Amino acid sequence: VAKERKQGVTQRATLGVIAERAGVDRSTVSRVLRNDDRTRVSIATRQRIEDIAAGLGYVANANARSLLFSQTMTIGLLLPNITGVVYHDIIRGAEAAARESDYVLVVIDGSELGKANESFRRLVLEGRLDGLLIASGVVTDSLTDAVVANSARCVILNRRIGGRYASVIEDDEAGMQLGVEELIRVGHRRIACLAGPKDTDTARRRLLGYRAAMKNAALPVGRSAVVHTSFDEAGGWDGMQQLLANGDRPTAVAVASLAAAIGALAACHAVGIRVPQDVSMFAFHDAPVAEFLHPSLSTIAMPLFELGHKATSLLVSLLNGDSVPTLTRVTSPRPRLVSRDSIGPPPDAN
Amino acid sequence: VAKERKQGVTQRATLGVIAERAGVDRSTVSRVLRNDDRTRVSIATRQRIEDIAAGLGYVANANARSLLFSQTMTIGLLLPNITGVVYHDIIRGAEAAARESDYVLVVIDGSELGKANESFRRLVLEGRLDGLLIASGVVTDSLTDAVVANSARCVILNRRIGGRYASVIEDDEAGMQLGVEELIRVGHRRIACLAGPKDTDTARRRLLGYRAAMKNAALPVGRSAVVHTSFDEAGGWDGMQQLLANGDRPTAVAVASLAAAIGALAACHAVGIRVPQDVSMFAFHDAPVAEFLHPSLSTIAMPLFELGHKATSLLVSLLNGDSVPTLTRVTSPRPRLVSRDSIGPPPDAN
DNA sequence: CTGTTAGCGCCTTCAG
DNA sequence: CTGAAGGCGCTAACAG
Repeated sequence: VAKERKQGVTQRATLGVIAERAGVDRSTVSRVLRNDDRTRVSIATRQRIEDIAAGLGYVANANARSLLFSQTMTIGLLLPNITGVVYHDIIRGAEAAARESDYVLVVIDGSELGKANESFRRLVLEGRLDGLLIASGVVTDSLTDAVVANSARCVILNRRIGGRYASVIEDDEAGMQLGVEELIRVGHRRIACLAGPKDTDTARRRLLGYRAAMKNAALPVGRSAVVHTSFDEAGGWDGMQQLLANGDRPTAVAVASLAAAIGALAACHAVGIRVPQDVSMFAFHDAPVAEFLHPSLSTIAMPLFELGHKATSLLVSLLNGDSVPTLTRVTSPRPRLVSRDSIGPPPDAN
Repeated sequence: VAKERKQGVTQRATLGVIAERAGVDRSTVSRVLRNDDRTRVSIATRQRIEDIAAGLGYVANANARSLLFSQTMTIGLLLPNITGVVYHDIIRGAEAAARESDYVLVVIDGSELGKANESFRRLVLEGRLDGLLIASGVVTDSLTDAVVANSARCVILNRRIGGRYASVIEDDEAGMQLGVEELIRVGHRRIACLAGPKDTDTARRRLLGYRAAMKNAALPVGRSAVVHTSFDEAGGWDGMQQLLANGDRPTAVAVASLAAAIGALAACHAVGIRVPQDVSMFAFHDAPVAEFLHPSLSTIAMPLFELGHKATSLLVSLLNGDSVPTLTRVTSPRPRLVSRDSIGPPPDAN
C-alpha cells in the first residue's frame, strides 16, 4: 500500500501569494476573483489583483472549495460497458447538462462488478463525487443504498428499481412497437422477437412494445416466437439460430439491440438465409455502423442524448435538495424509424 | 451561474465525532484508522476506536487529504471517442495499473475539442486530477503544455509528440506488417492499404508496416495503392471506392482500423465484389464484432490492455517524481493474427 | 472599501 | 501511549 506523501513539483498560485504581491488581504483577492457582487472593491485594487492573478495563471483549488462546501461539483456516470455504441449519446447529453449547472462529468467503467464497487468506493464514499448516474446493468440495491448512505445522490438510467430511487427511462415500448408496426405494414405476420436478457427491465419493456404491436394487429405470438438472449452479438447469433430451427420460421424479427442484430444477421448468413428476401429484421437503437452492415440495418433511433441530459439535470436537482419524481420518461423526441435495407416484404407476399 | 452553497443532508462521520464518542483526541483516531506504525496505541483504545468507526461506517474524506497533500490520487483518461471498440481494453489496463498504485481512474470524453478543453480545465487546472492519460486524437501542444504548467503530469497514448512529453505506443508497424505478410503468404501481390488520416502518427506507423512487408517481399506499391481516409466506417467506405475505381484493382487490402474495414466491406458489397473471393482484407485491431461480420473479418489483435497498463504505470512514476523515457514501446505480447474468413487466395491463383 | 477571524477534515510535528 | 497546536487553500461572517 503506497502511502508516501508526494508533492507536485510546480506550486500553483494561491490566494495568499496574490494577496502578498498586491499588498492586500487574501479575502479581498477572493472577493475580486469570484466577482462577489455583495461587496464593492475599488477599481484600482481590483485591477491590480486581476492583473497579478492573470499573470500567475491563477485557478482556484477545487479541493479547498470541496472541503469548505462538502461538495465537489463533479458527478460520475457509471457504465456497465463503456464502449457500447449506445452510450456515446448518453454521455454527450449528460455532459451537456452537467456543464449547464457548472458540474463536471466523469465516466466510470463498471464492466466488472468488483471493479465498479472499488471505483465506486473510492469515488463516492471518499467524497470525490457529489452524485452518480448509474446506467442499467450494474445496478444493485446494495450499491445504490451505499451511495445514498454516504450523502451522495444517484439517478438510475433506463432501469426501474423498486421505486426507492429516481430513475429515468426511454420509451422502449413505443420504440419497439414502432418497428414492429413497420414490419406489419409491409405485410409480415409471423414476426419473432429477440428480446434480450429475461430478467432485465429494459428487455421486458421492449418486449411489451412488440406484444402491443402484435396485439393491435391481431397477430398471434407463438410460444417459440420470443427468444431471450444476451444483448450482445453472441446473444443475437444464438437467438437467431433458435428461431431458424423452428418449424414455422418467422418472416421477420424484431431485435432488441443493435449488437444482437449484428449477431442475428451473421446467423442468417451462416445458413444461407437472405435478409430481407427471406427474413426481415430491425434493431432497437441506432448507430453509424448500422449503415455499413450487409444488408444495412433498419433501426429505431432513440432520444439517448435527451436521456442522458434529463437524468443529469434530475441528479442536479437532487443535489440542490429538490425532490424529483421516482420515474421519469423521456418521450421527446419520439423514437424514429431509420429505414435501411433489412426490411422488405415477406417472401410469400405477391 | 449556480453558486449556491449546498449541504449534503446526511453528514458523514468525521474523525472528530469518533474521537468524541471514544473520549480521545482526533489525532489518536487518525493514527489508529490509518494503521500508523510509527506510534503505538493501546489495544483497548484502538479496539474502541475501530468499533465506533466501523459502526459509523467511517471513510476518510478524500478532499481533506487532497488539500493537505496537494494530491488527489486520481488520474484521468482522456479519450477522443469514448465508445471506440479499441478503447475498452485500454481502459481496463489503465484501471488495473491505477488500482495497483492506489489511484482511481476516471474517463473523460473528449469527443469534441471544446468539451475536452472545458472538462480538462475543470479537472486538471482546478486540481481534481493528479495526472492525465491522453489518447491519440485530441492531443495538442497547448493542451499538454497546460497540463504540465499546472503541476499535473501527462502521458500520451499511441502518439509521439516532439519528444517533450512521455508517450507510449503499441507496435503498429509490426502489427500491420504481420497482416500484410499473411496476405502475401496466401499469394497476393497487388495489395493496397487503407491507411487512415494522413497527418496522424498512428496511421503513419501502420503504413510503415505495410511498406516494410511489401518491400521484404519485393512487391511494388503503386501510386494509387495507398489511400488516406478517416479511421471510421465512412472513411473505409470512401477509401475502398477509390481503390475499386483503379485500373488495376488490388486483390487484397490492408485496413488500418476495424471501423474502416466495416466500411470497406460495405463498399465491396455495394458493387458486388465478393470478399474474399474477389478481394481479401484484414483489419488492424480486433474486437468481438469482427467475428459477426459477413464475411467474418480477419484482424490483428494488439496488446491494448498492456498499452493502457504501461501508460498508467509510467504516469504513476512521473507522479512519484521519477523520470521516465520519452518514448516507450509496448511490444509484448506480440501482435497476433486472428484468422477468420476475409482472407483467401487471390482470384487469379490456381 | 478592506482586514480579521474562524473553520471545512485531515495529518504531523512536538510535547507531555 | 496520547493530547495540543498548526496548517493545507479557500470562503463567510463580522468588524472596522
